Amino acid sequence: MRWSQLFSPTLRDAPNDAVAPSHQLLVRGGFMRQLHAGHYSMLPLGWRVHQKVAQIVREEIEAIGGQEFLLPTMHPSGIWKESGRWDTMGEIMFRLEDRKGAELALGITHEEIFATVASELSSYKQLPQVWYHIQTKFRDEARPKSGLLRVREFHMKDSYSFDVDQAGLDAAFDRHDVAYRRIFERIEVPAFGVEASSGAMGGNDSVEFMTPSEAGEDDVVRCPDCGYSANIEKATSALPAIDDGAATALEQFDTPGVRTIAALEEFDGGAAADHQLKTLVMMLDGTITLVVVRGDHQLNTQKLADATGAIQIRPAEVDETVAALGAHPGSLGGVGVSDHPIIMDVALEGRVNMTTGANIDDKHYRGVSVERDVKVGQWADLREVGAGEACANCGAELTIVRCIEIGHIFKLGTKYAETFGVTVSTPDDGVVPVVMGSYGIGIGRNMAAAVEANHDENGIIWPVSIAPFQAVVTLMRLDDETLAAGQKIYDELKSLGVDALLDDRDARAGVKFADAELIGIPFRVTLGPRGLKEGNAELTERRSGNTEEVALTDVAQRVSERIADATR
RNA sequence: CGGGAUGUGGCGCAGGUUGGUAGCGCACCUGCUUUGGGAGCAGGGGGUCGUGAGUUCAAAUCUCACCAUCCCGACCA
Repeated sequence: MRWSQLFSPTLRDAPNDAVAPSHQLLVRGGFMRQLHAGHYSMLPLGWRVHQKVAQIVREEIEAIGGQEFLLPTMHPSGIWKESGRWDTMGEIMFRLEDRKGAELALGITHEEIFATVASELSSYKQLPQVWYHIQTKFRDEARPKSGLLRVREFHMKDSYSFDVDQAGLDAAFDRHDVAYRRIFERIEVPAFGVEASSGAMGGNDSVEFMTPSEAGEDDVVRCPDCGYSANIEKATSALPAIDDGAATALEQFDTPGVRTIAALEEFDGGAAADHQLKTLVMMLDGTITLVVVRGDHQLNTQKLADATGAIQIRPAEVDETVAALGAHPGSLGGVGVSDHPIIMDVALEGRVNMTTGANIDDKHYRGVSVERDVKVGQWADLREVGAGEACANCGAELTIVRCIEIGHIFKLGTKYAETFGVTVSTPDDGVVPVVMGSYGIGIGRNMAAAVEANHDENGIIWPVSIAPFQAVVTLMRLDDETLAAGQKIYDELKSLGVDALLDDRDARAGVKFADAELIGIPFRVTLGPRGLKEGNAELTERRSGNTEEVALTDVAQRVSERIADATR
């Protein structure tokens, strides 16, 4: 490719609304342009990278036996109604009607669709199977952001495993775990697995792959000593025991003007935050529910969702709260409440002498024995872990790291198989539902994650494996001699299988160097009058900036070797 | 969905308070000079000032409504 013909509109300044480094650099480098919020047009450079990432994913999934499909991205509503997810997916799913008024959805994922195909499986002898496709997904995200990191239209490789039993699923899951780690290694995105909430996917076991980045949206709890790591939506920690003394009688007392945990700590006759019950009134799928955590703890709403199976969760409005409990926020509690469900955090088990609101404005109770005085309908882990708390495994201090979720693998079990009749005959003449797993990795998000992990003040430093071009031959002059020498090296590079670009633009040296660095080409071969006189070219590595003089006759071979070293 | 901000050539911005010919830098085109780290000079092209209404002799500028985009939060495989 000649750069003079390449459409790669580079920008000196990043658009004002780009904040994340990957967003700024991918726009500045001419890899992509925004069409509207959450939708990007891939330009030639961007599409090259995207395809290289996809190809690596493809190779690694093929390596564990995956077979490539391509399923539709527009689906009839019926199939989603069968699985129940037409309702449970809520607003994340784009829905539309065709001319006949039939309801359609744009695919957010493809469990249902693959299951319909899998219903043609009939014998255990056909298993295991791993099926995948790389297909556009649409998700009506409430807030697309950070360029390619959170979009509404994107390509995902999703694979699905089909096994005759749980042991088969476990093996398929482990093979995906290995394949994913290989993928992240090849695209040079540092990654680690964490325990995760399965959310709307269902199933019982899932691992998210994370890469640390300030541009991410997930918080991960990590233990520096034993290696424990979990999404904050799932993480637990050990709490020091608290001595409450002996249980005493329940006693109501006046607390004029006290509306917060902090105020009750200050109040004469009040209590420390860890001796208070924090009662949150939540609306779970339309049902007023009291959610209780310790006064100094924070509720994690994903944990609440996982514990209850609720889909729509929101704090109750003040008027809803007053109607339900007869008091305003600040004086609420679960004592004596029997007409609303109460869910209590497990950290409150066995606690006595606690203080909480009395459901009368300006009054609280002290001497609350949780199990004696509150009608708890469900105990659950609801508390969000904080940095510095003790690891539940080893006691070391936990840290919280901001991360980008770059992959997620799930053990689904038989839910979809049962719904869609995916069953196989067994050797002993039985029929069993197939045990499924599903495994997702976003192509564009990983492309962006690679930039987040590989850039400097001059631009992107693409890993050789996914760079839009592996090497650029930069011509300092456009005279016949330089052009001929450059063309010769370019041809040699191509014949060695190097993905090369010839910078034959009529531009100054500074512009060419700056652009090559901005778009992140790993190796640059510079041809100028100085070197040509000696019969030499310069070979510069993007990441280090180091330059070596190489004879014109050897330079293509040398580049090829360097690339081989880098991708080994 | 709540809070905040912003919409003026492809990108970055000024102008707006005080209504009166739409400007600057980069990029683009032409010419000359230059040529190893984002050149200089001269000339040139390109803008429904987010959209719609309103006020006014006159609106980028004032008023109202709407739309869009970004950030924080909520939400979210």
